[in-house]
Amino acid sequence: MNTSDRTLKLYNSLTGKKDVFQPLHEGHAGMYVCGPTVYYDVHLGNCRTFVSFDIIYRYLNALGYQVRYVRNITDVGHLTDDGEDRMAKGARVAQLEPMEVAQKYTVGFHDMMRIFNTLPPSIEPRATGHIPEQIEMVQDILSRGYGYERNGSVYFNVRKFDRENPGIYGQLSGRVLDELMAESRDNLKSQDEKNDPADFAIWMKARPGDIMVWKSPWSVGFPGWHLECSAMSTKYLGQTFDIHGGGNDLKFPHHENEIAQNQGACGCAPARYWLHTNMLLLNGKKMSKSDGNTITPVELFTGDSPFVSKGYSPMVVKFFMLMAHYRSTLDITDEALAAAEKGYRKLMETNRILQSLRPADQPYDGSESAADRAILDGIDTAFSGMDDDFNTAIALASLSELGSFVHKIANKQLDAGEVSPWVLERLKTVFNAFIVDILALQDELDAAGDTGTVEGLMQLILDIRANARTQKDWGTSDKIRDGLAAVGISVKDGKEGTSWTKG
RNA sequence: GGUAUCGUGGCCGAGUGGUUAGGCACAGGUCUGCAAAACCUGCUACAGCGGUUCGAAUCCGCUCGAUACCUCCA
Repeated sequence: MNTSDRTLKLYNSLTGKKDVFQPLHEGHAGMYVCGPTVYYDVHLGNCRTFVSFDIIYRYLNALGYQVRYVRNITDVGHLTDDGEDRMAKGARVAQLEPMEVAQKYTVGFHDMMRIFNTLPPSIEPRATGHIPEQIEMVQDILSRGYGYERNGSVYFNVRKFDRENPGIYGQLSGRVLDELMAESRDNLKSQDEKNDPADFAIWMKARPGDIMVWKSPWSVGFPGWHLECSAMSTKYLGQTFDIHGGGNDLKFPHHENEIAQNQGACGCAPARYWLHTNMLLLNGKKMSKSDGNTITPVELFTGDSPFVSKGYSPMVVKFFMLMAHYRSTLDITDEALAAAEKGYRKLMETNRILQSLRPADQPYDGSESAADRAILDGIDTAFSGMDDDFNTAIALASLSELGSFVHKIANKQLDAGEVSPWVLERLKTVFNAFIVDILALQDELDAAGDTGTVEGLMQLILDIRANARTQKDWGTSDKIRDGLAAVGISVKDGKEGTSWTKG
């Protein structure tokens, strides 16, 4: 597809409305997404965010953009409430080297992303691998007068930045600096070093016992949490780039501070479009480890949790996520997942049937039937949905409507001649493109492995049953069907022979 | 307390000034040796109260409720 064929609109948190996407460089798109902090197993909410951005990445690709997708790994600089580095804390608890902790959970994170069938980003930079770049950015900020040093730590001067660049700080999160100050908590250790409570650290001097430390012109220490994204997005995407994404909860302070840092360092705005995904809820509440209202991806897959009656496969969970728009909160409930499971399986089966359909032999007379038009409309709706801020719910709804045509053709309820061969071909192509390339829903029946053997066995069994049926030997026929049902395979007798599905 | 977002039918969840979202569930029907699936039909809503408008679920105000953020967060 050519990038100019369609108008893509995306909801920009910066402007608070849907903006038409106009890339900085024709045909190219640069996207930075805040990645995980690798101090613990990936959280389900992370999965939703990264699945959402994977769809965005894939759709930009499908539209013909050459996309550079950068998603970082945060392996330093994240302070916990008591001021200790998250990585170091994880290491102390597990008696591991910090980098061992980072490696372990990075691998776990990658495995989970693969399970959800997401594409790896183009570049996946680590914070610890970009200490010089971060130090350089601190220097840039200092030289432009927006930072100050206190006892070896360097702070960003929010008040001064706001005074000299009015309207920037707070624009993304809709905050007013004065109110922030009034409400600001005072529980950070370094608070007394700051000129102003709204200021934040861009370089922290190490305290005794800190193990993840580097030399800098100011002290032996470590970079502030917000700094890595500013430094790495600049390095790989340039000072100004197209899209910046992340979870809604990063809007403030992280993204707000990130913008301030970039502006402070180069005097220019970083991303032009800011995209934020919404939270995943469990039974109406935000997931939280402390009050027990949480479920891990693995628990969800295995069903080993009081919140679900059974396990739901990764693709069912992904389908469930895609049924909602990425900017809406999504509530995980057992009933909703069960509904998603049925919907997912039906969609997969529909695609299998569709791909095996052969166009009618009749010559095309050039006319466009009502069915042709309806199918073409449905295809257009699916794309329009994606063009409208990546509305996967609309895309899935269109696929569902298109699916009924597939079954009608397969069941001969719609005369094959009613659908022009080229329309059927287009439907096959688009349907598959949506499922495989854009929404990236794997057919778990295919992915189960060893399908060759199973196919062969099923072929044989169904042949025997077909013979029994032609002889009206219903006893044998039903015995086979019931036996297969007992191992989870359902047999369906159609006009064109018998098909089967698992599960 | 401040800020933001949201409140849609039995459930989930799109839409956002005038026309069917979709899925799941449910009820009838068609097809079928029976069944399942599929297809058809039905059920059918926009928290409450005011206002703007020829017309509002959609815009505005208030009330109630929910969720999130307010320097740990995807």
